[in-house]
Amino acid sequence: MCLHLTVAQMPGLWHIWLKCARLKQGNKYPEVGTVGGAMGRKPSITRGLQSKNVVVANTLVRSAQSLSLAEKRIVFAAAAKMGNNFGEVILHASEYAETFDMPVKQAYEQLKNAVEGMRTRYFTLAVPDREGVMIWKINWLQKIGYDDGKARVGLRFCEDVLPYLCDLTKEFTKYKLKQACALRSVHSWRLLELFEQQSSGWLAIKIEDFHHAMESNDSCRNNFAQLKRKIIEPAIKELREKDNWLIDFSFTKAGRKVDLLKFTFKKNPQGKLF
DNA sequence: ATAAAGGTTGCTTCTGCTAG
DNA sequence: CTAGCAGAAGCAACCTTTAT
Repeated sequence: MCLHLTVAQMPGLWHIWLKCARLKQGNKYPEVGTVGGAMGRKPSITRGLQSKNVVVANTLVRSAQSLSLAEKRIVFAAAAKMGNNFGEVILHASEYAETFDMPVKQAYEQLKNAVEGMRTRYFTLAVPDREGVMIWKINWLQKIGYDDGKARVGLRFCEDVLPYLCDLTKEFTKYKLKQACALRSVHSWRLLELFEQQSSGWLAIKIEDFHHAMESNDSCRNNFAQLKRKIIEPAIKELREKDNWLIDFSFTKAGRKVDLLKFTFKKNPQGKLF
């Protein structure tokens, strides 16, 4: 349910926090962060969110996020909509339905349930100091709201989460939300994020880091076959089929145990493009 | 309600290591 | 060099959970 990060794993963290703090001091946080919607005016909700960019900190990409697929959709749809305007984000069921291709009624139920569930979600940050290591538990959301009449939900991220979701440094992974829309597995989405983080077209990752990033269960951690069958192969299959990636996967061993996972990947220029 | 994905378990096969 | 051991990986069947 939670993750542990150390400052050593997060170069630039303090830099990000300082930047965020400076912005906050300068009152750059708008009162309401809904994009394209002045107060009282009917917001533009007909085009969905698919053209929006998702921008997330690399540290977050490499970390466990403790989110279900629906919750992840909401976090990244909201982050995409929020951009650099920290504040409340309003998500309409209609735009969510269009973005993730589902009926509006179902979209609103999913939005409401997931937002409600996320009230108690948190991740854990391990921060070393002079006396030892402080474990900080950080909630994703500061507050939530919903409007049954207009089929919309509102949310505001906690301040400590904002540095990971906003384009404050170069240490960020950026991808079109539309790329992730068709994915039905949270593992596919996370693998996509790991790929988008690399500009080289290949990724070599320690098996332990991969487990951490994918939040593998004990069965997958103890059994590489399970990891391959339940996480790696389905994720590759889905990215190949739905997002036109050309992916090669291999691994190296230390003794008998798998030690390093290697992926080479590129977008198929022949395939359909979003 | 249903299909798909995820999880568990038990058995078999493979392979690195070591003693003879 | 070879045989045996032990641990890791592969596989299949079945059950549970989740998304649609």
